[in-house]
Amino acid sequence: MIQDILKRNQLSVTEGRKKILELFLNSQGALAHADIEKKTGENFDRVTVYRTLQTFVEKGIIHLIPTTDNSILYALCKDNCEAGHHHDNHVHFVCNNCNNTICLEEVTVPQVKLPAGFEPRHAEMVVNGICGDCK
Amino acid sequence: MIQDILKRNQLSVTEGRKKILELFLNSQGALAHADIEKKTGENFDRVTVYRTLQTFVEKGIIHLIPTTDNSILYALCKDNCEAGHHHDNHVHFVCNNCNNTICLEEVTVPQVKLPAGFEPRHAEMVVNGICGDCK
DNA sequence: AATAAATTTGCAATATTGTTGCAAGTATTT
DNA sequence: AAATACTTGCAACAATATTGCAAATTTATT
Repeated sequence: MIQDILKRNQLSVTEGRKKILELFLNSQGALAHADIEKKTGENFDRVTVYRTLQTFVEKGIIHLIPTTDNSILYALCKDNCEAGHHHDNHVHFVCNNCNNTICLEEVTVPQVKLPAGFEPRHAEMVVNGICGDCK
Repeated sequence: MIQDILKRNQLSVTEGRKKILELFLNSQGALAHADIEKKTGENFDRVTVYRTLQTFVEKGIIHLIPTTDNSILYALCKDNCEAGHHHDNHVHFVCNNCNNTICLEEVTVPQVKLPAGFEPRHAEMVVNGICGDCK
């Protein structure tokens, strides 16, 4: 399963990539670089984590989630993402209590009408509040 | 004018704060920490910039804009923001050409229907594409 | 207007985060 | 099983962010 995802994306199957991909598959929400470093423990070099995440983003295995706190969040893309062409147009939810970030795959980012002259390409939406588990 | 804003927010009026606030008033869009450091030249210490921005955010003079590139953008809040309670619910536009970020004060972030259990508090929306000046 | 009190600044030190080149190691191909 | 291609870790470095504290500036008080 994990191997398949890597192979499908023309990536060689290495311990590091398997481990990090597994982390994403086993976690509900999004992960930051720091999370991944913590959870992989002493197993990998920091540099490897950076490079692996970068590779995964390029291949469309994971996508970026914008934040206001000087970090980048990464979350797994669903099956219909292809390299270079993400279909991650869903809303992200950040819980103010547990601090988890969750992809709301079912909720599509709505279109907005922009003032004259602006030509939109892509839109991101992040909602925060309290998630179901924390109520 | 600049002094008024500071006083209204119970901040002492210092050179640094005046200068940085002026920068925001004179710029259309959003500014990153690095922009501010560049534009204030040699006048202030990096630490002062950090602390000033933090203070402005706390007082509601400026607000944060989420990004996916590990930086934080700051933009001026319009008059109806109060400390601790922002009314900055407008869409932000990032131009892929000139890289400017603009507050679309007229465009309100639309409400979305969340899955059961999720309780929204605040929503951010960032649209990117090409701005009027770049077309 | 001068002084006292409160706040802010800059410096220095430190911590954290991100990047690059290159040799050694591992995975894939033949 | 060997050759090739790719990935990793190390080391060095660069950039970014944080903290304590003394000096300087601003505000409040008399």
